[in-house]
Amino acid sequence: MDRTGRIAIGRLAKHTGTNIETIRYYERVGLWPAPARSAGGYRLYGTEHLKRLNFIRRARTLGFSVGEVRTLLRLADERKRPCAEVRVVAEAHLADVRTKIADLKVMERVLRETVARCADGTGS
Amino acid sequence: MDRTGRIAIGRLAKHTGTNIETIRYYERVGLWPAPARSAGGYRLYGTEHLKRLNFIRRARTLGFSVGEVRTLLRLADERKRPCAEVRVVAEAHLADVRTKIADLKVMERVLRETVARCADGTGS
DNA sequence: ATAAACTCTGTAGTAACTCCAGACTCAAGC
DNA sequence: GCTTGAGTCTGGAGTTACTACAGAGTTTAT
Repeated sequence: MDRTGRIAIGRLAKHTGTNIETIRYYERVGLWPAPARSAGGYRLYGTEHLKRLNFIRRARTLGFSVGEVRTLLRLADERKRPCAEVRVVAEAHLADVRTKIADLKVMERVLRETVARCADGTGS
Repeated sequence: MDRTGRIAIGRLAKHTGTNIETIRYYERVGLWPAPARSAGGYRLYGTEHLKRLNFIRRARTLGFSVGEVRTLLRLADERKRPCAEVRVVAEAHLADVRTKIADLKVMERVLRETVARCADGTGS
């Protein structure tokens, strides 16, 4: 790291629980812009990168594809862009997200019941 | 299909919105048992397969790995098995599911706001 | 200044599908 | 019963999203 508060890739990886190679992979496929480099060629990241990477990782573990994450990020970036268009995309994702929440709630209930059934020593 | 109510792989694929090759893939990796076959070697599925496949697909789109789906299915199957053990697994998945729900709710709020911001014609 | 720790690029491997070729099966019509 | 066209079979190659590794260069601590 240097005194401007920027950190190297290893630190970013640790802070976000992400693999170093995954971070470089996201850069290669254009999920986020290439960061600044040190004199020797090391990538240097700031807090904006940290937030963006956390968002990407969360979206990925929630089952969104890299392509979907890309459009979600664009939604967040284009805060002053063609509104009607943005709305259509946002609405589609909103429906998707709501379906996922509903499905997860069902799964939660089943798991909760499984735990409860086993909590008291009655089961076997 | 035959009069026993069993259906071939194409019908199962259509009913569940799953690729035929994906269904065969799940069999190959042991996510579910090989089904009965017709005299000529066609796979024949029943309603129990349909339910199981729907569960698998839902879990997969929710971001669970094939390995995780396997343990979730085992949880459902072993209704009279070593209880303490089952409970530990169920509790771990329960925590995981709750985290996912929380993350999705945040995402839902952001998307809802995006849609609302664009719903009235105020944004450009 | 020199070792230890870190990062670089490029390539290869893995997981979970997805697609395709060439052969076989099945249901329907004649 | 024969044909025909749609459906299915197996085996293998291709894709997506990582993940691991090799060999070389960079940074940092002593």
